[in-house]
Amino acid sequence: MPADDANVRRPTLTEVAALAGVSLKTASRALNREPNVAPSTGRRVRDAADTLGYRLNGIARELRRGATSSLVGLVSGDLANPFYSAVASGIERELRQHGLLLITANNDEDAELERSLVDAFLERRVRALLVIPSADDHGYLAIEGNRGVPFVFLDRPPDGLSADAVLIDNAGGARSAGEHLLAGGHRRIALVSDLRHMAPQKGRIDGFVGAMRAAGNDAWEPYLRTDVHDVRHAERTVRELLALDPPPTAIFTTNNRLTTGALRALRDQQRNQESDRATPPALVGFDDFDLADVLGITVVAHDMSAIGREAARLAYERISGHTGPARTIVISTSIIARGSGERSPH
Amino acid sequence: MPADDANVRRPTLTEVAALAGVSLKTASRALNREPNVAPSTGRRVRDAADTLGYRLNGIARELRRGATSSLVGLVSGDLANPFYSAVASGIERELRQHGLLLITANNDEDAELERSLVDAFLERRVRALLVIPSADDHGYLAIEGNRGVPFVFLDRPPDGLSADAVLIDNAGGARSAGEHLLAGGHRRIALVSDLRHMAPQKGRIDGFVGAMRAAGNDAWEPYLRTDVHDVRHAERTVRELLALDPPPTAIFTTNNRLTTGALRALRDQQRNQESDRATPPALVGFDDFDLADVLGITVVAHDMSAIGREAARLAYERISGHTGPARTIVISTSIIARGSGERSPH
DNA sequence: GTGAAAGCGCTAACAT
DNA sequence: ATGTTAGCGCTTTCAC
Repeated sequence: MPADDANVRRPTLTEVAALAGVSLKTASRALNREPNVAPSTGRRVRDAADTLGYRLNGIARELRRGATSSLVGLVSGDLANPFYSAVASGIERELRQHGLLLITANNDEDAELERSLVDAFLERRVRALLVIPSADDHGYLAIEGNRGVPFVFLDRPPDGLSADAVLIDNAGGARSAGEHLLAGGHRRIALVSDLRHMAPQKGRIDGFVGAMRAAGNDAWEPYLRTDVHDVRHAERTVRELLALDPPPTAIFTTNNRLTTGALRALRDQQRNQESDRATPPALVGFDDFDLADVLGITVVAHDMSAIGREAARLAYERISGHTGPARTIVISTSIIARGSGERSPH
Repeated sequence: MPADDANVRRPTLTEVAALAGVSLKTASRALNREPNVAPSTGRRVRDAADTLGYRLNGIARELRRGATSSLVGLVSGDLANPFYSAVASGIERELRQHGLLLITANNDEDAELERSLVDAFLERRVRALLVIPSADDHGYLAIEGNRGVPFVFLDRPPDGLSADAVLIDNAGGARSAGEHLLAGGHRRIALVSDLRHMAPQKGRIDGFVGAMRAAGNDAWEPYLRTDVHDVRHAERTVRELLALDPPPTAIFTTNNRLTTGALRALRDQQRNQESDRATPPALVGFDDFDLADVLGITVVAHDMSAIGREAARLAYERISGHTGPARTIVISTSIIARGSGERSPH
C-alpha cells in the first residue's frame, strides 16, 4: 500500500471541475477563494476537490505566474556547525512570515560545489539567494545579481560584486577581546585563528593585533597561530602553545570550533597537572556557544539568529521590489565574562 | 544596479534558439547534451546561451516532465536544536548524492502549523516528505501516503498510517542508562523527562522504569519528574530535586535540553556549596552533545547524522520505485562513560 | 541531424 | 457569476 502507486497521477483541476460540473476557471476561482463565485458553487467545487484528494500543483501555478517560485535558497557550510544552523533557523523563521520556504545546501567548503549549488538554485528559480560563502571569488554571481535574483551575503562580504550583506563586527569584537585580556594584566596572549584568507578571520586577527599595538604590547607575537581549521588541529595547536617556555598566560580563539579544540587541550592539561594545581591560561573565544555558561567560558558573543533574520529581511525587501544601492548590516558583538577570560596571569 | 531590474525577463530557450539560428528543439537537445546534435551546432547554441545569460527554467522542465520536483521536504523542530540540525545535515548529505535538494521548515512544535507546512510541501510537489512530527495524529497524511509521495517518519513512529520510519532505540538506551547507574550503587535515581505523551519520551521512561523494576529498586519513585519541556524548567526541576531530603544520588535526563538544564542547576549547586565540597549527584543524559567530553558527562549516545542518512536512503529507495511494506530502522545507542555517570552515591 | 506541433496544469485576459 | 481562449517555457512525440 505504500509507494506502489508512485505512478498514480494526481487529480488535476480539470478533473475537479468536471466532477463539480463547472468550468476549469470557476474551479480555479473557487479554490483560490477569488471573488465572484456563488457560495454554493464554491462549496461544490471544494467538495469535489476533497473527494478526489486534489492538491494544487504549485509547479504549474508558478510557471504560469512567471516562473518564479516561493523558495529562497541558502548555501552555507554544514548545518551540523551550530553557527550555520542558528543562522538558518533565523532565516527560516523570518521567511515563514512571508510565505516563503527555505532550501538549504551544504557547500562542503568547496568553491566548485558552491558554484554548482548556486546554479541549481537559480534553475529552480529561487526568489532570492543567501550565501555564506566558502569561495573567495564571487565574480560568477555578478551576472545573476544583475538579472533580478537578489543576493545576500552572510558573514562574508561580497567580493567582486555589489550585493546586500550581513556581517559581524569582527574587528571590533576581536579588539575588545584583546583589550579585555590586556586589562586583566596579560601580555603573552596567544591568538589561535582559522584560515587567514577568509574575511571574518582576517577581521578578527586585525582587530586583535590592533588592540595589542595600541597597548604597545608585542609579547603576543611568538604565540600567533593562524590557518588552524578544525577542532583536532586547534587542540593540537593549543597543546603545543602550552608546552612553550614561557607559555602564554591567555588564549584568544577566533571561532567556535577553535574554542572547542582549546577546551579539549586545556582539559587534558588540567588532568595531567592535577597534582600541582597549575592555573590554566585565561581563555576568550569568538562566538558564543551552548553550555559556555556552564563551562564558565568568556566569549565574544553576537546574535546568530539575528544574522539570519536580517539577511532574510534584506532579501525580502528586494523581492518586494526595493531597489537602491547595496546595503550592509553589521551585527554588533559583546563580551560575556564568565570566568575563563578573567583569570589573571599566574 | 542591484534588483532594480527585478522585472527583467530572463531569456528563454526560444531566444537562445533564435540567436543560434536553430529551432527550439535543437537548442534544447544541445543544452541537455542529448545525442544527434552536430558538434558545431552544439557549440553555437551554447555560445548563444552564454551570451544571453540563459539559465534553464527548472519549473517549466519539471512541469513538462510530470510535475514533480527534485526537492525533498523536511518538517521538524527548530534547527537551532542540535538534534534537528544534525539530522538535517545527515539528510542533506545523502540527498545530494542523488541530485536532490532539501527544503526545511520548522513546525514550531505546533500541530496545526506542521500540517500546513506538509500541505505547502506537497503543493510544491516534493518527491518525498520527511517528518520529525510534533503532532500525535498523523491521520491527515494517510491520503497522501497512498498517492505516491513517500513519507518517512524520524524519531517518532507514524501514528495511524503505515510508513517508513527511522527510530532510536529509546527503551534500550534508557534501560542501559538505568542499569549503569544501578551498577554504580545508586538507588535514589531521579528521572527527569520531557512530555510523556511523545513516543520517544515514553520509550525512554519505560526503559528506565523497566531497569528499576528488574533490579527490584523502587527508591527512584519519589524522584520521577515528567513533562519538563525546556531548559529553564529542567533547571528548576533539578534544583528542586537537589533540595529534597534525602536528595537523589543520581539523575537521568531524557534529552539534550533537559541535560543542559540539569547542568546549570548542578553548576549553581557546586558554586553555593564550594566550602563543604559536597559530591554532586551522578548524571547521565540521553543524547550526546558537543563538549560533553570536556564537561565529562556520561551520555546515552546515538548517531544523529545516521538517522538523517537512513531516512534519506529510505526515501530515495521509494522515489526510485521501491515498493513493499513499510520499513522501520532502529538506530542503536551506546553509553559513553565520561565521569559524571560514574560518581558513586555519597 | 534537425524541426513542427502538442501539451504538462495552471492562471490571465477577455468574453458572456 | 461563469466560461473560453491563450500561453507560461519546456520536453515529448513524430516528421522530415
